[in-house]
Amino acid sequence: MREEDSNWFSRWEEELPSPEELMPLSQTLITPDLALAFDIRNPNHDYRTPPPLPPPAALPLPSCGAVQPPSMPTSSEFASDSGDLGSGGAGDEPARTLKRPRLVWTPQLHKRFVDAVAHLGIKNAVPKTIMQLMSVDGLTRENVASHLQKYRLYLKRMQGLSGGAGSAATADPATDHLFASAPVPPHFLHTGRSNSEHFLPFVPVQGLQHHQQHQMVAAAVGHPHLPTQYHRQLGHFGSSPNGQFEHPLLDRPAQQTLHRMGGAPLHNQVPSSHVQDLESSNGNGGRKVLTLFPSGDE
DNA sequence: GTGCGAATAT
DNA sequence: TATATTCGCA
Repeated sequence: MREEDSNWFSRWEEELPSPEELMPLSQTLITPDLALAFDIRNPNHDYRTPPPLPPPAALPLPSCGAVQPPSMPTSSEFASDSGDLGSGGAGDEPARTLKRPRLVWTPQLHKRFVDAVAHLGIKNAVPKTIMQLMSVDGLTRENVASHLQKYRLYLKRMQGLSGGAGSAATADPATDHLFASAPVPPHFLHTGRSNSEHFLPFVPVQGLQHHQQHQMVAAAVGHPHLPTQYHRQLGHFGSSPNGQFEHPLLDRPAQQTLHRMGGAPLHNQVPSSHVQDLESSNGNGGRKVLTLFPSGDE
């Protein structure tokens, strides 16, 4: 098992985005570029939040026992437009009391989640810590907590299955799809809580601390009937419209070779993501959805 | 007061 | 269903 741990850890390391892949973009919600690309320029709203950029802070390494409390994206204010379609001009309502759009857990996002949990060890994997580790701007503790709750259930099911029938039968395909897209660390399936917490001797998430943070861009999706501007949706690249995943994890495909040209404003949209209408596949009459996606693949 | 976790709501 | 919100407890 030791080997396994090492292996998965190694793999994990490899999977970390390299500095080159980390675009120095920094914003909270829709990047200016995106906004431009999408023609989103509603004077009433400000989609961007000043990049408070959390801290490069170090990982709360168990061995270190030090968690960096301060700076974190905590809750960057979200300025997702809310009900008002803007047209009416009525809702000037500041981004106060606004509710965040639902977060969509893409396979990529989930992957980060799993990585974080894996490295913290089940014992230390609590919402706040996980959230910090993930360093996804816009992610809230609640988001993580909710997902974690479900993830735990999933793990429980997995444990139950592996011990009993032993058949690889999937419990609930429908439910497990997302989770199945990310590898579950071996020790997770054990009984975790009993003894031994795994202390991984390694250093904190390199990628995370090297640079600011992985940039995940969040896009808010509007209602179907929204005025022209909001009518686009950045879809889930990791999944097919059908809801089926193609490749759970890919190695690192040739990541686009974008370097940050010094000074040249790179008006590039999200590389691997495609725009697609979510509403079509989503039974939602018109719900705002927030999608966070990694600027790079991973 | 904070934050976790389970229940409950949408 | 997936995610959000609420609620009780440590």
